[in-house]
Amino acid sequence: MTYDRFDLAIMQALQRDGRLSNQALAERVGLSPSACSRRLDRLETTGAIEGYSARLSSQLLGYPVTVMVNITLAGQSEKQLAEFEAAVRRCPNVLVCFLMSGEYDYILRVAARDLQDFEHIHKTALSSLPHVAKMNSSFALRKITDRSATVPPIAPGGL
Amino acid sequence: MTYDRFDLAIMQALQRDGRLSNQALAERVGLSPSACSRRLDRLETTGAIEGYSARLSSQLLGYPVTVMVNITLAGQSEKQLAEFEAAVRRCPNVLVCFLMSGEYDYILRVAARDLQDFEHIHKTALSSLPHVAKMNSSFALRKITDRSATVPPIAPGGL
DNA sequence: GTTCCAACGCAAGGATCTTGCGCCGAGGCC
DNA sequence: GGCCTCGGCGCAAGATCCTTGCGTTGGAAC
Repeated sequence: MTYDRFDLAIMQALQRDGRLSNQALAERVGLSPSACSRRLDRLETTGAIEGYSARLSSQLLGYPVTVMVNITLAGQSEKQLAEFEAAVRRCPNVLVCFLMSGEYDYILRVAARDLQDFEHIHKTALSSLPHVAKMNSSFALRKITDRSATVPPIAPGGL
Repeated sequence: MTYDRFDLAIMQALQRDGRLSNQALAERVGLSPSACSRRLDRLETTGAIEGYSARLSSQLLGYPVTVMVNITLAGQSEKQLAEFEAAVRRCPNVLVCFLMSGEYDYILRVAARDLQDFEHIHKTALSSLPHVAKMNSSFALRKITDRSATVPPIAPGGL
């Protein structure tokens, strides 16, 4: 599947404002509403657009503390990984989790109400995740940027 | 500002599907469309909902490689931090960046087309960011979960 | 008991979405 | 070169959806 400059413009616009009306979107990318609607359909069907999310304020929702937690398991059998990952998915405080190469097996981004809440999560949820052998936490002091993907550069006359 | 169970339900629903029509949203949370629309207005105005984003497939857009990069600067004066952060914000391959406590000053999440592309970013964009003294990269092997926030638990009869 | 106010639902006017249709232009094939 | 095919465009209309005004209601404060 290949994306021309209209597709890329649509995705870029919707990444910035996912609730743009089809009409406003069409105007912005330079298409008629019908053509724009059909392209959007196609982008969603093919999976280029996986979905849409509201960006919620962790601050205002009462989770101002962001912690990055590195975790190493006792063993790396696929069974142990799968059990750990299933448990992680069930924990609402874990916003992000990747299996990693390098010194630690996983990196997690955890949202907490305050330090005491994090201590509680640390003890209750994280340490008791299956097979955890080593943990290392760092606190986020300031958010610089936080996007979910990058759109390839749009060549002006492009394809 | 305080959020009752309707507000929380609205935010939860829109985090899952940010393009839900107001009507579908109203139905799901158990309100009339007008009441729902007014609450949504309020959530956006007060900042609880900061905006909406399409979730784009980094895979399909040609950036299948995710790398976590830890960076320490030569010094931590506010001026050095500000210059570094301004440069980071201008780099489209840097999806996420936090100023951190602990061993490293910053953690970055970088999207790359492939290993060669990352090497290029590493050399060209990252190493040449102002004041960088130490860098450490780990590759993501698998994404377990990737949300942007967590909604407080909704007490069934709650406020 | 009364008052007040925030928030609800209903209804309607206006905006918006989507599907059918005809058309155009690029590319493939004689 | 000429023709054919087909993907993709814009236009138009029926259906859907959003929002604002209005009357009402329920709970809290006095």
